[in-house]
Amino acid sequence: MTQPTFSTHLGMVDILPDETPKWQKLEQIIHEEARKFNFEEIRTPILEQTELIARGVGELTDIVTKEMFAFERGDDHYVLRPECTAPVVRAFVEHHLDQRGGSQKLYYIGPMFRAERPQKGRQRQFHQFGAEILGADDPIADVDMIALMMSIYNRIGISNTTLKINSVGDPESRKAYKNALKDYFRPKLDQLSDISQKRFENNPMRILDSKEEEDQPFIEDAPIITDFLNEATAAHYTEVKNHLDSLGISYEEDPHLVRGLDYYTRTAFELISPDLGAQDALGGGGRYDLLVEEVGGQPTPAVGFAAGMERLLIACEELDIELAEPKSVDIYIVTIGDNARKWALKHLPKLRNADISATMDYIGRSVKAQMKDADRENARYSIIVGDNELKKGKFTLRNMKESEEQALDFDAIIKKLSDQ
RNA sequence: GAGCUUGUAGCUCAGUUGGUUAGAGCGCCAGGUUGUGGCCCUGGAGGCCGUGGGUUCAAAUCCCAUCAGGCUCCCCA
Repeated sequence: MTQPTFSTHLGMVDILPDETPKWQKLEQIIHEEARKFNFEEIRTPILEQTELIARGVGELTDIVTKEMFAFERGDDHYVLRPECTAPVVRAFVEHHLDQRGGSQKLYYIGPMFRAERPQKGRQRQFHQFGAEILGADDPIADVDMIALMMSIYNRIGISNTTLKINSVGDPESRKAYKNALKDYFRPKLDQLSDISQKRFENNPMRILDSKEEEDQPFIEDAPIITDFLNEATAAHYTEVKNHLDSLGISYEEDPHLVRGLDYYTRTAFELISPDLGAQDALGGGGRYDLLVEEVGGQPTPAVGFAAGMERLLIACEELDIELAEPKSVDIYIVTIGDNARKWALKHLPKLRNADISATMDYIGRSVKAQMKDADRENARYSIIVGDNELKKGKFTLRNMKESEEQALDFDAIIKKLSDQ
């Protein structure tokens, strides 16, 4: 078995039966919290037009330049979605969701694809949940959005996180800031890392994100964007902070926080966990007031976040948080002989209809092997059925944990289990 | 795209300076209990030692290549 005929592609991971319960639980929590906040679920296709992602996410971003799974069929250009904000916005515009009135509060859960080098907390197919509010400019929207994100982590018990916030400005502020940044870095250009020198032309704000040792002293003294915000944008940012304070959500201002995607404006935030190693971002988001228009809709202010589910589950593991209960089944019917097997098949539905989970052996194992299987399946009770029991109409109900048995007729068994 | 590192049973790992039929624990299957689990005892199945090539009388062990995993850089979830 060391050389299976087929295996997953690089960075593609099977989620096996031992893992799925915690995924189901996580999804359930996301649905429940989203409902409390009155967000509605949206499900968009895995495949989108390449042009949508290129325009939406940004032509020069790493995602678009080197991480897309893209292919063509005839004249159509397909891409496996690398994130879900652009698709949600596409759906919003395509189906005129603004006509539903008010602001739209949407959330999603699903797989995303980026062709990066895998490592801990990074796969090529990974899963995100996220939410978007379309059509609201008010800082209250930003903060309620963050509150939804935080409430999911809090409910799970991941509380040792740091929320970093910043304002990356509106186009006007950003232009002024970029010029100031360039003026600042230009004379020092040859002392910066190679990577940062490249960023200087494309996206000077990214230099602030650099982790290169040699860049750090320059970054420390660089001008910060919050000094360049125009009045309206500064006021918006201040209100976001005030609202966070009033909700008791603690945060750290990080003037160097720059999000990776081009569409972000004004509020930017990121949730960091110390339990994740190199990939320490649990989730992040911000405003993208220009994206709807970029994708062909009416100018519509919007804010959202996306969070990585694998990373959330890694954090759970580090913190010894058990999301899901161990597997179990209410009843395991142990059969002796063919008549008993037929009896079991007929009576399983009656148990299940009474909302009692039940199973039996399919492969004709010995009683001992069936008992062992019942134990392995973590059965609460076993019912032992043989010719004696069939003749008397009384079946042996064994409490697996207490190792106690009693003879009951079938209706009594159903009643006993239903009452618990 | 780059660096480091690992690759022996389903899982976690031992395998000494290259030397006969490759080991352990757990798991799996069976027996010890003729109709009964978890503990214990006994036995069994399961590996061309990631793959391909090379060095050698002899390779899991040395060399090269390749594939895959892990970690890191980059970037992000």
